[in-house]
Amino acid sequence: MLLHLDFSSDIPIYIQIRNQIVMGIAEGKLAAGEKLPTVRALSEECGINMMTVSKAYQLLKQEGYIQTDRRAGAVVKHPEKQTGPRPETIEGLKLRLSELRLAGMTIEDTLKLCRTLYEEGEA
Amino acid sequence: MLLHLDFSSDIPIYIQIRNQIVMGIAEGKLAAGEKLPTVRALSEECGINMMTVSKAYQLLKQEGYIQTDRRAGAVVKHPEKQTGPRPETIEGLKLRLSELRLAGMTIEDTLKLCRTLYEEGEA
DNA sequence: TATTTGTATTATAAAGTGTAATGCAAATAA
DNA sequence: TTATTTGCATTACACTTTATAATACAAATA
Repeated sequence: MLLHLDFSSDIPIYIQIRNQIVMGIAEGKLAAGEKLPTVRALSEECGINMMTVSKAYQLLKQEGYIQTDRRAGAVVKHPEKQTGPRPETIEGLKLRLSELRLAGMTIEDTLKLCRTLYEEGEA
Repeated sequence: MLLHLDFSSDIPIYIQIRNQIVMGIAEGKLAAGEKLPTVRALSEECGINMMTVSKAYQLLKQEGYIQTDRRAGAVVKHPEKQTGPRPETIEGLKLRLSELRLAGMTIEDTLKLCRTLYEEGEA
């Protein structure tokens, strides 16, 4: 579990943790059923407070990405394919596509980039 | 200039304004050279404080999306095609692609969605 | 000269973020 | 049983961020 936290970022730490775990699952670095570090272990490893990690786990649990058990700790959930993407995901994607367009990227460049990013987590 | 502000959202108002203007430019709803509403007008229209709008404009100015003039107000900048996408854009895109994957979308579904979203602003 | 523009200033309130210390209920291991 | 580990709750505190409010300023325009 290697997290890269940027303490000078605008993005709160617990959101950074949440995001990196979501990407980790999508990339297969974290397999379904795999145990996540305990909140105590991860907080010590990162040099942050226990409750900050707990906040990230609670968010991930609420969003359905992980499951927490009193004793077993936090475990990566098997994705339920029924659930479509959340509205925030679509809206966030739209924003990034807008930024890419304004940065001068064509639709073809953009799709190529998306494919590359998508496939990076399949190796 | 129709902004849809969600006052119960986690996203700060000035960020919501910033995001919607960026998407508006990308979609052509706001043409290059076009004048944006004055901070006073927009703040009254949205029922929010002047400084909140000013904050959004300052952010957009700093990111190169608009230009502000003492008297002319805020104007949409012509995008300089030289500048590639910012790291935050790539990282944000990667996160959304991860979320789509975990929501059960295939790479083909994803690319189709991207193309659709991209082309929605070309009509 | 009077008005409009973005911006600055100052003050204030509310919410969000992160830390710190402590404890609890449940499950496991001894 | 007893001890330990787990996520989680609680309480308190400090700091930052966000948003409002009122006022004012320099520059440009009418």
